Amino acid sequence: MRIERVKGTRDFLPAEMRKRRAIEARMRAIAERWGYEEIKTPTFELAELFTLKSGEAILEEMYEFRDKSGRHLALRPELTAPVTRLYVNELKMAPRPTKVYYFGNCFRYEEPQRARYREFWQFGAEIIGSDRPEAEGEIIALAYHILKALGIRAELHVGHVGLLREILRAAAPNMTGEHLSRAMRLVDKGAKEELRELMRTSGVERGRIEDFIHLIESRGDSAMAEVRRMIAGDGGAEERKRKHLEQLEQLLEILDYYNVGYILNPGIARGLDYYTGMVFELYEAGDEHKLGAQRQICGGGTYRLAALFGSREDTPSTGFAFGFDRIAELFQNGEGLKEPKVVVVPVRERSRGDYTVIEAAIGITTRLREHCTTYLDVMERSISEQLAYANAIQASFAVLVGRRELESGRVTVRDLETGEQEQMSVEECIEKLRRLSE
RNA sequence: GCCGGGGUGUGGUAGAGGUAUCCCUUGGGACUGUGGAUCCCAAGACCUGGGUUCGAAUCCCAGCCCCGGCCCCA
Repeated sequence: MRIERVKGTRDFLPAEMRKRRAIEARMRAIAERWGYEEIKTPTFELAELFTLKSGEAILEEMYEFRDKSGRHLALRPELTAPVTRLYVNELKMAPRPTKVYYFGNCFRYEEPQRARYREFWQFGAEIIGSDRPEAEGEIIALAYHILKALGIRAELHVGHVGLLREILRAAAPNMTGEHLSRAMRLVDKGAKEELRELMRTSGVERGRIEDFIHLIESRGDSAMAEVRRMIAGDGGAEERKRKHLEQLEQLLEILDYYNVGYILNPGIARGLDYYTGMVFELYEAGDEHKLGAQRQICGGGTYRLAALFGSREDTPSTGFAFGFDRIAELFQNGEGLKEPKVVVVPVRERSRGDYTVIEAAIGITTRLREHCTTYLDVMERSISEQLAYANAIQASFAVLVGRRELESGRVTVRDLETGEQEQMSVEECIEKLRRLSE
């Protein structure tokens, strides 16, 4: 009976791993340069951590289970909650702002489709302890720079849930908190008809409903005009709205300073009440749609979760998470990452059982391995079989070592792409191949 | 949870009721240092389970998995 891979999971072959490692390394390098430090949390947590954050309904979409002593656990479906928990448990004494990044696998029980798997990876960063526009701007700029360094073109949409919530509240003064959250969820989903219906039944007048729909559909400069229009003249609420607007304007200015191109999108929302400020999303740019229906490659925002997990103070945070697998699909530069391979080919005389050729070959191989990936025959193969193997693993060079070479004190270096070969001393050979891998 | 299209050696394929084609791969052998070959031999597959049929890779049903989409997306 053959054992199959579990639905929605993947095996990664060497070529894919090489690519993923390279992407990960670049992400890490940039995050470190920006002053973020890596943390890691467990693969499973108490299920409560996630239901507290997202509601009971997500149990449906999690891998949740009881362990042998009856603890209710879940494989983590995302990393923001664990990171916040870690902060509350371990890092509250750390100097503010606390800047961390993470990379790990997450699990969701959903139907797999293009760019969506049941085990997937997230790379993210958080600034804990600030929700100032400077922090929000830095987080967006960091995400933007990482994508840029990877050569991935993306479209950045920036919104502000705090502001949107205030505008909605002012437009619908009768709405209960419960209904307000539901309305924000509908904005997030883009379910406009349902939103109209909800606002209507909450007693919001028709003109205000359409104004609000118009606002969340607007983009860019006209969106800013819409926002300004809806701020004006609402008595007590106006003050709160102004504060949010001011924050948003400062954030956008900072993005300009970072030279980050964005589209203002007031319709980005979150259905969860602890999102308080900026929200942003990055989408695959262009019309190619490599990711199919899953265009989003990054999401982030400003939130206050710490109190929910038992912190005395309601620490503000801002952060983002990349869908690592989607980025890997968009990342083009896979071929350029391949390290050149060299194969050392000992040429044995069949009639002679002597090992002097092997000794020389091992010597050269050991020295070459200080500079590049080097293979040496371990199957006592003939020269043609060894060259066939070199070809099969796509090696760049073969270094032939046999009696003749030993006698002349030189080796034969064969370029496997052109078929040209030349004789040179061991020193020259090492020098040539060393330059190759730099 | 729902809808559509699929599943043939490791991978890629042909095959539309009569016991599976080709490429590649793998193992063994021949070939005394250029054959990234060549030659010979061998190995390896119809997703699983039922049904129809004298006979099923092929037709029917169910399941599993893959691809795409819906829903959802913390």
